Amino acid sequence: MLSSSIAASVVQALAVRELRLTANRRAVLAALEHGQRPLTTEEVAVASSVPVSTVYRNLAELVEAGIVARVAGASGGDRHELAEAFSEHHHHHLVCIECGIVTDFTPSAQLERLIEKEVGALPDRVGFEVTHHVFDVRGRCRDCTRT
Amino acid sequence: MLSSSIAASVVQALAVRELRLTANRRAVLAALEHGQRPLTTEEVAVASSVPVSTVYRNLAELVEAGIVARVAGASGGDRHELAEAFSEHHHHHLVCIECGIVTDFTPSAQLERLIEKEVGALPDRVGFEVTHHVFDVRGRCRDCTRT
DNA sequence: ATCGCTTTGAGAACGATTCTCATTCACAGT
DNA sequence: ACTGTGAATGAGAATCGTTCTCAAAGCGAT
Ligand SMILES: [Mn+2]
Ligand SMILES: [Mn+2]
Ligand SMILES: [Zn+2]
Ligand SMILES: [Zn+2]
Repeated sequence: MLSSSIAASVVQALAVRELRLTANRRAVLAALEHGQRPLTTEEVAVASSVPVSTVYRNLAELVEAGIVARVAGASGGDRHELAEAFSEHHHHHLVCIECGIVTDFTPSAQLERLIEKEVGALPDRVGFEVTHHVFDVRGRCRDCTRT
Repeated sequence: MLSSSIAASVVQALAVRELRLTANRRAVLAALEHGQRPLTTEEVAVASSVPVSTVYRNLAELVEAGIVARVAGASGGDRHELAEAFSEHHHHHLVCIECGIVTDFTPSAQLERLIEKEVGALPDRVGFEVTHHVFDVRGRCRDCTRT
């Protein structure tokens, strides 16, 4: 079940693109809201009971609308989570290069500030129009370490 | 043509895995050395005139041997560049979400230091064994901005 | 030259993602 | 409630990047 607090703002964001909040999209978003990690398309399909082709289409639209964020996993397909405006605060990821699992991680405020500052200078410096930054840490998760 | 300075250390790194520096591998590495951006597998195949299946196999082996680094692009296949030990210093990437092009970018030493410090604390903090970090900036490149 | 191992390359196989299109649905009038 | 219009759906085909297969060729040591 998609929490109603989110639903309100989601409807708005969808409306801009003339998209509707259908039962399928509700189910997809609910899956992302309740999954505690970024999910693969397949995982979303299973968790939401929405046909795969529709999940692909919907996730693409939701990403386009800024409601869902694509997270680059280690392999085996992209993962997805609710965009920051619709869920948690800003955060980054620990990506396990062994099992592919992605978990959240929040760096210090100091690091974020410095990143913001540095990234903010890019447009003037090299003419690159920044939409966001990705700061992922890659390695082996606790589980994959003890083997 | 692969510069001889690199060739020396490459041979060593290959030897560890009992791999040889063949003409094909030379061509693949030369393509990466002279391309000024991370290249897709297809681009490497074209630039090196090595058959696609061999390029895939070789790139995988070279990545495994730590000679080549895989760079996550925006879409349309992974990209590759010479690993830092065999080319430039440590750096990061500007990824264009429109055309997929990836260009290098070096943040301030201060930012790198802070990242190192923060990343270095992760093993003790959450049991995550770090191999490396990814700090990519995403957005639109200069070319894709003026449209 | 010969042996034992690595490498090669064309194509088949595969898995993830996108496309197609006939059908169904949602919402805004009326 | 009824209707019209465009959005959404879903099953399967098509596509695309990548991996696999295997017979032929290459390399280095003896
Ligand atoms: Mn996350
Ligand atoms: Mn680079
Ligand atoms: Zn793991
Ligand atoms: Zn671009």
